[in-house]
Amino acid sequence: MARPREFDDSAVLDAAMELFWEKGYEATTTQDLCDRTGLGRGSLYNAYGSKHALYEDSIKRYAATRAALQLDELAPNGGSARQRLRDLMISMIDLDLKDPGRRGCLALNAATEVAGRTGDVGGLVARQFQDLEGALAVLISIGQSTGELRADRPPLQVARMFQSAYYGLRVLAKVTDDRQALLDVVDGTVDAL
Amino acid sequence: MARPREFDDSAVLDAAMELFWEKGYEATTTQDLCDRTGLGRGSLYNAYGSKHALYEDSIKRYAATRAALQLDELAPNGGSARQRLRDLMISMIDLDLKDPGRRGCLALNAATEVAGRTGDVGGLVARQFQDLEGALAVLISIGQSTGELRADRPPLQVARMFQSAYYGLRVLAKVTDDRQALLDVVDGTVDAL
DNA sequence: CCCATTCTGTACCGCGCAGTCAAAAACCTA
DNA sequence: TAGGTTTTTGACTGCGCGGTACAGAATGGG
Repeated sequence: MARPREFDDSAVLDAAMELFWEKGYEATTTQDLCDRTGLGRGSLYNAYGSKHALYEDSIKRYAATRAALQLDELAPNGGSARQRLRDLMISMIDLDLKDPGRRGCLALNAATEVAGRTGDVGGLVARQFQDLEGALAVLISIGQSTGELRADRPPLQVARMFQSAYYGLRVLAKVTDDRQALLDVVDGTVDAL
Repeated sequence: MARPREFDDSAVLDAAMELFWEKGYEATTTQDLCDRTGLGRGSLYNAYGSKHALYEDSIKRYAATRAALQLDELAPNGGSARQRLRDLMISMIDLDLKDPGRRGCLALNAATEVAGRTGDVGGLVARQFQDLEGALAVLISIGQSTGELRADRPPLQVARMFQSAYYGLRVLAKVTDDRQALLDVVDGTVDAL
């Protein structure tokens, strides 16, 4: 019962997310956000409250889109677990090396930049990490039960070691162009499953 | 043949390094730097040129002190390679979880915050990463030759997968207090050596 | 058809930012 | 002790920051 919004919330969040993804929280200015979203300052603040709130919304958006897509790709589908895990890493190498801005993973970036300093961000990121851990554990558990993977260790432990190698991979991809080095990580890790 | 400096260069760099370590580059202000180092603005700029130059110097200082110490601990000494690698991870878990500021690893933080944007930082960090990779490869190579470690893969590949898991561990430690989850990473990784 | 309500655009705010500068102080050489 | 050189001090600058205020535009219910 009043004037309706002229913008699409999802599109604005996507734009903000991309920006924070590229530049990080501190280096992104509110003017940048206005430019990229196309909103005026008034609209932006009316709708989202503050730069930090918009940052948190962007992280949630990231989880709901990009991260969710990744989890889907890990969902068991009867195929080879080992191959799925390998594909996950390989596709990330391709993505990271192709990206000139070397944005990496927004959740990982948020973890290192903001961790702890501002209450909620740490929690949001931790939840994303746990979601990945869970999806990995399910996939690995199945792989173990079919005899495809070594079954002498708890699936959760294996999931955690894989997840760690995966995040490390994305850190390394931030500063190197050496594809072979990154592929070694994949081979070494997948071999250990 | 002029007025000598009143401050100790190493101490100033240590102070600046600690600050960048705690807050990251963008969130650290020049006033913060003056406060922590005890230098006036003029002295700081006279000696180091700019905030960014001081940041690079801080990263070099980190490499020359903290990182170098870590490399020493990995230097072969006849003991168990597996144990050394495990100890490295465990001691980092203890360090990270004990640190209320959750600073993590300065080089890793720099990699995710600044990567690429500013020419030299990426290079400095990449060099540190390579130094660790090298030290790990040497240790693993020896472990393989003594029969302590699996010898069916190139040492460099194993080193790279370990390094990746190690950096991933430090990312995870930024946002979780779950020691068991981190220990699982250690166990899973060391088991794969 | 009006009015309460919400959204939009923009001018504006105070602050703190990175960086500069000139003058005074401290030192070394001779 | 005088001169040349560097460091120190701290006031200063211009700018861009995150956030606010408010006037007008757009809407829908009564």
